[in-house]
Amino acid sequence: MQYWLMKSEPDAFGIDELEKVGVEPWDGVRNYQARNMMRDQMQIGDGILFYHSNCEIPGIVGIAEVATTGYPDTTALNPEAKYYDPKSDPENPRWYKVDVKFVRKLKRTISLAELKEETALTDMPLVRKGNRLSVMPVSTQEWDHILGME
DNA sequence: GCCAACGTTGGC
DNA sequence: GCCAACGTTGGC
Repeated sequence: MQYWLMKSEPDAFGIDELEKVGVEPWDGVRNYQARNMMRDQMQIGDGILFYHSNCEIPGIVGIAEVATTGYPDTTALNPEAKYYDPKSDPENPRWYKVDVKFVRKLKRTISLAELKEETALTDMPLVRKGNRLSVMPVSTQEWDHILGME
């Protein structure tokens, strides 16, 4: 059992959409570090902090959980798809995804600004300058600390 | 909209 | 294998 944080732009897919659909394939990730975590490490039932990026108040807005282990992201093979990758080979898929299941919304947004002020969280890649990872591991201590701020 | 930081690409 | 150029992310 592991914890994760996953970023999404609410304009593209936010916590409200996830609540509506219940389960959503987390496709379109085109970053090797993030892919490796989804393909190799994520287990069904792992907890996810759902983070809104690129919006008015960036921050953690909800909780989800991993609903499948990693499987090939076939949007990479579809020339019509937004995240089509001509270099991905159907025989040896380059990109992977997991399905993500809605658990609950937080009572309030825990903003990035607040998270940055927490000395307990300074090791999180999220609060470091220039970090661009869209999927990152969260320690049990960090998970508990963050939910304690709700 | 700006721009710093970063990952990826491709020439050499 | 280096590294400059480029595209993207994402906070502000």
